[in-house]
Amino acid sequence: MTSDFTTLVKRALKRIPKGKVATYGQIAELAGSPRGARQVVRILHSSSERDNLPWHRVINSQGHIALKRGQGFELQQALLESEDVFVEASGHIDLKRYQWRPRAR
DNA sequence: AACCTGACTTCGG
DNA sequence: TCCGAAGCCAGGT
Repeated sequence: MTSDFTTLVKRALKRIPKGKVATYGQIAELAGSPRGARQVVRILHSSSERDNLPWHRVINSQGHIALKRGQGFELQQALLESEDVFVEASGHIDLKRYQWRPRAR
């Protein structure tokens, strides 16, 4: 079956509900590799458009948008707010309120 | 096959 | 609390 890390990451990403966010590490963990956060980044770069992945719902463990101003930050912020996720001017997002808590299944 | 790189994470000073 | 260094792992060169 298709259970390689990359596939699992894509699946995890697609499970993130609208209006919620997840951290890179969280996605990696769901895909079975707790330390694979960097791979998640790689996958987003290589397949976010092709596979329609909700890349904007992924932020770093600090609860911040990982992109820099002028390099996607504004776009991600806009996409999130269009889903009713409040993003502070600093790029911080309240994880307590918006982090996706997937249920084990 | 070795080496480099990255939208990360964690730990120590 | 802030900053830098080290650890991590898969895909591209």
